Amino acid sequence: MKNKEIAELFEKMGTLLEIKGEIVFKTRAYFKAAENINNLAEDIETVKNEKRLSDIPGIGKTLQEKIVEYLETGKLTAYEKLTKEIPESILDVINIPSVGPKKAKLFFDKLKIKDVPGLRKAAESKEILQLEGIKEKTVENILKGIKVVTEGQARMNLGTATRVAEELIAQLQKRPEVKSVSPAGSLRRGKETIRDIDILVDSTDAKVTMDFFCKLPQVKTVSAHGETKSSILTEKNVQVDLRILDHHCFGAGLLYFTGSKNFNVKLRQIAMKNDMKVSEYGIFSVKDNKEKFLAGKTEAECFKALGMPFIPPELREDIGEDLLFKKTGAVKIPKLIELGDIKGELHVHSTWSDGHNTIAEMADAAQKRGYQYLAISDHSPRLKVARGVSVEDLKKKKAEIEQLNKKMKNFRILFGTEVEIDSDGNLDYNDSVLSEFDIVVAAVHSGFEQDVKKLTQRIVKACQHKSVHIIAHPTGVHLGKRDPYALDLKEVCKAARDHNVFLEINAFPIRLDLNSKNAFYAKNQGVHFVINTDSHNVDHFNHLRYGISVARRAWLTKQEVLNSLPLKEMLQRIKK
DNA sequence: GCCGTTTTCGGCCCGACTGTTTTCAGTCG
Repeated sequence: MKNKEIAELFEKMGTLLEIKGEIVFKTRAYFKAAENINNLAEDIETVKNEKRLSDIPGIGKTLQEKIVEYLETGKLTAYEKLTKEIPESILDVINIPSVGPKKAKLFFDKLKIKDVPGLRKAAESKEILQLEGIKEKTVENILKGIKVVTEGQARMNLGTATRVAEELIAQLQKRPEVKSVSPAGSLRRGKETIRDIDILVDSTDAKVTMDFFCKLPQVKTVSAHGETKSSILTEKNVQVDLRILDHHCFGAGLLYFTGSKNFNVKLRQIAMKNDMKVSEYGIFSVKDNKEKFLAGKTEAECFKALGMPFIPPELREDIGEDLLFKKTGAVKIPKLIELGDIKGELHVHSTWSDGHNTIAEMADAAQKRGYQYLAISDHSPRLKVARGVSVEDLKKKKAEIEQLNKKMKNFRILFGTEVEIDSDGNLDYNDSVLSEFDIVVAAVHSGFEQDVKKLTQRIVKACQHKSVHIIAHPTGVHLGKRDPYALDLKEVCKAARDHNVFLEINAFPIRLDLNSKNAFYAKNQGVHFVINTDSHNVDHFNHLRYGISVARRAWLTKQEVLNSLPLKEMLQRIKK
């Protein structure tokens, strides 16, 4: 799949054109195109072959030709030409905080600085001070920025970001002058990975709150400290932006700061067409150059003033964007699945394999969450590192479950397995063993390097098996560690749908697999889902919220999620 | 470079903070 490559090329081209001094609208077109290609769940090669490239928003005639050229020749002449003028390594320079296209160009034109080491040298030797508009403070900021970049500020997963944010929010909430606090940005939208954390505060004394925030023990450096907006780096190099707003426009601020950026742009465009204006200070009507405040206190009021239904934060993305901004007819927002809709889980582990708690302990935790059922789906023998359960031990495990179930009231432990799909798509237990389980979850944990055809075939074959109910973490991604393996999602969806197999949204924060983009695609292919925490101890059940976020971002309702069904209906629903 | 129930040409979101400036450009989100 070349989607990522092409998106990256366009992104780079946009930046290079920016440095060249092209008009912003042209560079923006490249960035927009890159984003839309990134958000494509389909293989762009397929889209090209089916002559549907022009259906991708932001792809016009010129960019279409470039995509075709790259797919057919593996080269992009325009890009090569551009990098002859401006070296590619300048893209690293522009990545440094406080250095943008203008400064990068200045350094390159006047001092022939073409990469980060070059800039560091010129900054340390104060050589850049001779340039117009560069003084001590700028040099200092550049050196600081280089440090941040080289130390790495990778994206966090949703779980880590939530933890960092909630810690800070708890401290802010203790302040007497603070009326309310909310996370915003990609964290509030429940995105799978987060670069920096946005927090919004309604305070009666902005200055006091701001000073308090900038002096919190977690703060390592303060990169901006204004009256309404501050930016800090925590000890672990997480950037946190704090914004303080007045009570009367807290909702407008929340709307603005939650984004996404593109969603805000769309909102403002809609507002403009209706003689209105949107900013973080409210929704205004604009008539004869006079502005009138319409709404701002809550998000709901803001949407209402714009004549729109309330759009949940998770949907304020490029995913399903065309549904939100349909050209004709009113937008209908579905009732998205919620945490409380989940009635049980079908993929957790116990001490029988690599879990840390016994079946009884896991079942107890599940009941405390209000679940009606829990399938203990331990690994199969082939996965030796996880101490997969032997056929012999399965009998003992089953007996233990039956014994425990006798004591249960309004709760049932299900006999499950997370069975290995081997490199040929065969399962790790034979058919007769598999037929004994209440729940069979099939998963790939090896042979990630196989080509797309082979890997797809393995999973399709597993779907076709008469005992398989669920495909666990379908793409195998480990966020920040391992890329998803090559998979033809279209084929997998077809097999899942045709054989009544449910694709998992694995809620474990380093997985979140399927991700929202893929789940949205699968949903539109008629696939149904199951949301599991893949818990290896009782605390992991708390990860469910992240799986729910992913599901909501994929526009899922509870009707499309298997484990929102009560026990009896759930068991009925999985029948092949 | 894209896009169009006002347009095939002329538009393309809005504001804060910083550092360099005597009123603003650059960067960022």
